[in-house]
Amino acid sequence: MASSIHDLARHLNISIGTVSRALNGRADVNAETRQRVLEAARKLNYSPNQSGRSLRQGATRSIAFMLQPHPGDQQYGEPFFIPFLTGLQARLAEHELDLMVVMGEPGQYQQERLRRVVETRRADAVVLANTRREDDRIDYLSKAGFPFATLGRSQSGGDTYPSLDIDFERAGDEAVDRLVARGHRRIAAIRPSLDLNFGYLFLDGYRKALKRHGIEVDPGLIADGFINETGGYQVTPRVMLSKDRPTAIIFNNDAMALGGCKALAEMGIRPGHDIAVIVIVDTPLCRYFSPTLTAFRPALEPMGRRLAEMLLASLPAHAGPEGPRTIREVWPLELVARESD
Amino acid sequence: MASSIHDLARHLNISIGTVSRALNGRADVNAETRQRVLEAARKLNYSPNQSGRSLRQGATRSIAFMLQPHPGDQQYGEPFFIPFLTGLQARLAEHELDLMVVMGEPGQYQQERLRRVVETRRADAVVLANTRREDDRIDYLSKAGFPFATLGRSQSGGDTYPSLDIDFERAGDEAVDRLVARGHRRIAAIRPSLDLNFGYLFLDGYRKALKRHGIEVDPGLIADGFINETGGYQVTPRVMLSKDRPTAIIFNNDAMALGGCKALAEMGIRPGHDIAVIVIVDTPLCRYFSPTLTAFRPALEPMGRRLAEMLLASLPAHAGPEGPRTIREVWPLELVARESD
DNA sequence: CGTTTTTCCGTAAACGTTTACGAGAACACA
DNA sequence: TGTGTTCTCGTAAACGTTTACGGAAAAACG
Repeated sequence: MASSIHDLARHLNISIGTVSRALNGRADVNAETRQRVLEAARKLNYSPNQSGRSLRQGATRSIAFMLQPHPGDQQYGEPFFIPFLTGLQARLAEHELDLMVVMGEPGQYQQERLRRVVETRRADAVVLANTRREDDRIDYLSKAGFPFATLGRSQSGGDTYPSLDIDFERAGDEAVDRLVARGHRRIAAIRPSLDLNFGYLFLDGYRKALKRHGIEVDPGLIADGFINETGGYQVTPRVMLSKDRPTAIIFNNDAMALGGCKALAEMGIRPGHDIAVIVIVDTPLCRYFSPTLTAFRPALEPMGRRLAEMLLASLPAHAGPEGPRTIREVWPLELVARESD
Repeated sequence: MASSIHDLARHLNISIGTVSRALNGRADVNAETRQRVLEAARKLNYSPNQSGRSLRQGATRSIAFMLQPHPGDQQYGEPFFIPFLTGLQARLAEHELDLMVVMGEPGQYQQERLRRVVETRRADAVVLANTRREDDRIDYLSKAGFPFATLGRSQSGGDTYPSLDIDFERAGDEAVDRLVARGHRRIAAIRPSLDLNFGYLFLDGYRKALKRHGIEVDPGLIADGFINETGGYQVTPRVMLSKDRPTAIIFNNDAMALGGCKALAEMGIRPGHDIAVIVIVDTPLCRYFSPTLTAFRPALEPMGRRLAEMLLASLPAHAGPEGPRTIREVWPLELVARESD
């Protein structure tokens, strides 16, 4: 069914070498010949077989994205990633690169999946998300010399790979700023308990801002929980029952915020009235919850596009004339003020 | 860096043919030899290069999923698809098949992307979503003889491909049933204006149920809109301003329901009090909206797994002993009763 | 012991490309 | 006309596998 370059060559009474050169825009082919080849290719509906190309060129022209649902993330996964993926894929597609999505089992670590992709050369590069503070995946890829980029920073692997992250530190800082400006002094912080790096960054910003305002950090107002609704539900009462009750809470995750608000409701505490709530990393849920939740929003789709660019710039095969570069960027979040604070 | 089967053979003083047969579990290889090969493979960290395999075997061992954002679907795409994808990918991974995600530009039709995948043989089969009532993609794939399966039915292509769909007809029917049982007689239906097949199925069920209850179908209570929040916002007033105002609305899409509720709010009409609202196809938003929205929920993750099975069963290379089968299934939705009706 | 069968392995072709190399023809130049 | 250059194309190797085929050695059989 599928026509090969041999069919095309036979049909034109030409060698396959010439056909290939004509199609690939090489200079050493007569203009008229090229024309004939292109026309015949269109007529016979020829497209080069990707497996053949990959084998010969040692490049698959596809990029793997590793997405791993968090443990306990039952019903609906990460609405977070779809717009990011959209942007990533759009930019990759411009370079005729395809996107392979590799998901892990929720909770199980992704190493094996990753190894398989790398060792069987299924992709030319990898994009990692949900970076941990110390991340074996990064160590492994660095050691293997396999190209990759990450959404999110990590302490692993040094500065040898492109990374794009949200400025969680600044978000934590600004959230405190805003709350202090509105008269709050007892501000709680709730973040995921996993080793996810953004939890640390957020807390750094939170602490820094408190310090700047001369407010002492109260460990009783900082709590870690499972990174889902249940986690937020379980851990929120803990900070609320501390000796000197907080008047504001910053949640470092939307799902945890929703669970937290449920806990608050059961305690008869109304966000937006009795307590201020700010969420870091907005999702559609924040907009539709009642009360609507003030949140910091990242530009996910542009970030996807940007990370694709950064990854490509680091690949010798796609880098510009100045050669491969390793770019690292941290993007700000935009505050979306709503009712909850 | 990457070791090839040649390295392995040289290291063992064996021919590459034997190595390959040993690794692939062929019978005609000595038990001890096989053992040696397997050990060496582990030691040299050998995995077969996928491009080489693909070329030789004429199969890429990857499946393409075509995901197309709806036009105007700006910020957050389809939270709908993540759990489905999770299930799909999980089952495929069990067969060592990888998942390639191909997204179209929002609004632009996917034909070219699809052609590219098919003609360059990047994938062994395709999974389609967002099936239209008449769907060129299905026509194209059928004609090309390329294996595929669909999430959602279509009128195109006959019964020649596996498909898995939600029973929108029954959901429309049950929604009416429930509302009638609660005393409603004037029930509006709002659905997307695109040629998406589920819109038709839903309306069939809606009409059937009305008929059964002896209620005449009022065209003024049926409206089509853009399949997003804005669409719901724009079109809802239209049914509300019909001569005899409805006491209930069934939305055939969650985003449209949210926009519709916004329009209702602006008219001073409170869902759950002044009007009953039911949504077909639950998403997390329905659960967090205020009031929480009664909705029909599909089992997305199991559906993803099931469609993978159905697709595999239709592929000669993966079918069981009884040969390839074309399975088609329609799955029920589960009603999640909340506050809005 | 001779013959047949089985076991095991090496050889080589094939999958569909791309590309280094070289050669013939055409052309330019003196 | 002789020599060097440019243009254009064909040849063949290479990428890393799998697998059909055949043959040598070993085993089984009479």
